[in-house]
Amino acid sequence: MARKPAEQSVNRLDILLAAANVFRRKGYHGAKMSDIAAEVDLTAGSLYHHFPDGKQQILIEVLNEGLDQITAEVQAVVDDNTLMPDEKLRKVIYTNILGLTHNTSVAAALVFETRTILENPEARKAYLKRRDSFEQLYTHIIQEGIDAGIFRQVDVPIFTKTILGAHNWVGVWYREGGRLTGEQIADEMSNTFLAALSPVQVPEAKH
Amino acid sequence: MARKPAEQSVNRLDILLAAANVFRRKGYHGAKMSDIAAEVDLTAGSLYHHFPDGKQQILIEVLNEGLDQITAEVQAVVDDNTLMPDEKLRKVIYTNILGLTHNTSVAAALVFETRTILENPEARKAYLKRRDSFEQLYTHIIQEGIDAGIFRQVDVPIFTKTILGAHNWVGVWYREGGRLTGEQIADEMSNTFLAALSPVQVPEAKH
DNA sequence: AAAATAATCAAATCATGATTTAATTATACC
DNA sequence: GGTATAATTAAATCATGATTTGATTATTTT
Repeated sequence: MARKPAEQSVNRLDILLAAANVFRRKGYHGAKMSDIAAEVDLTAGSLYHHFPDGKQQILIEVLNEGLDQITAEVQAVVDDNTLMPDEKLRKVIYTNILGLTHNTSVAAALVFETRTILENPEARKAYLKRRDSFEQLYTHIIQEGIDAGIFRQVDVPIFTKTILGAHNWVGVWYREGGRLTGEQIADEMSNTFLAALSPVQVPEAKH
Repeated sequence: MARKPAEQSVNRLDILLAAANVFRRKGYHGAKMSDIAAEVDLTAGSLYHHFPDGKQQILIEVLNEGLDQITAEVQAVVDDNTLMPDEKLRKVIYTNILGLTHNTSVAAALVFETRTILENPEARKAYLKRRDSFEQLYTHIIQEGIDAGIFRQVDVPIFTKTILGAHNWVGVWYREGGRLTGEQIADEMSNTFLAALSPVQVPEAKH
């Protein structure tokens, strides 16, 4: 019969967080199991009690947790039908960036370590599917706005990747206690992208 | 007395390019010296003839070469005084993105492997200085445009990082033979950022 | 064609770090 | 209190991969 886990012992989530921190500092390959273990006052071997499948499994779960979390938050905004596309996009950007700045370790893992997980064929497929869904949240809003005539005609996939690239990068350079808060950064960036979608005439390139 | 290097033997640049390719596929830590060597038909040991300081030195040179190259190209545009700030920014974005799409391996290294080099105290300082200079090229143009009144007031550092984040990300997702050419992507993205800088009124956020 | 140096290789080293194993200790359940 | 299971550890394994070493082969220079 199942029994309740001990109260004071480390749990999986603690370890995932610890791992994300170490990954951020040293990268996945540079992170020793003993580094992760030390972060939660364990020895390397003990980690295998919680994650029998070892190091890679830990990374996979860090990324899945992180992506699911941010997806859920963004999804909630998307589902709010009281918002117009422009308000929705602003709020989504805001939510996404705050999510990143509030958990920079996981954010960095999502940027830097995704490639590692992709080398694992099983994990790869599932992960890419998740990531596509996330990207879809953005493309939908943008397309909606274009269809409604409140955004100018842009190439939706490229515009989406432009936003996401800018976001991802925030997770890399943002430091707590810097010149601007996460909120201010989110404001500034949502202004930028909404201005970029403003349906006024844009002088065309001639090269 | 110095003698000319043998004609047919591999040279340092070949190796750097090969290394960048392997780094792109497997990441720095995942790349074996033997992988890099195989790419140029050598054995692992032979690489030490060309790079006595070993693997990390190879990475450092890949990044330095890559950054210097792209910096030089962008600098050339910045130095062209016949261009107005908006034209200049458009051209800089264009140049930068084409640089990335034309050498995706190095581009990916610049995004993913910079962290590795930063752990090396000596390389760190020099590299950060270079990277700052590069960023300055963008901030200067943007500030110029604002001062000239043809760009709206944005937070220049954030806007710069927004552009650079979007650019970096191109190096990650771009694939030769995809739906759009590098030129089309560059066009689309420069339209985006110029629109974002257009000095029309932007509806303010209220949260 | 010698002599000198460059380029390369195959086979050691050497270090590191993930994972396994065999206990040991702690906690929950009855 | 006693037993089953969870949590943890210390000490092996085991594998991998960077680097070194001591030849061997190529190329250049004179």
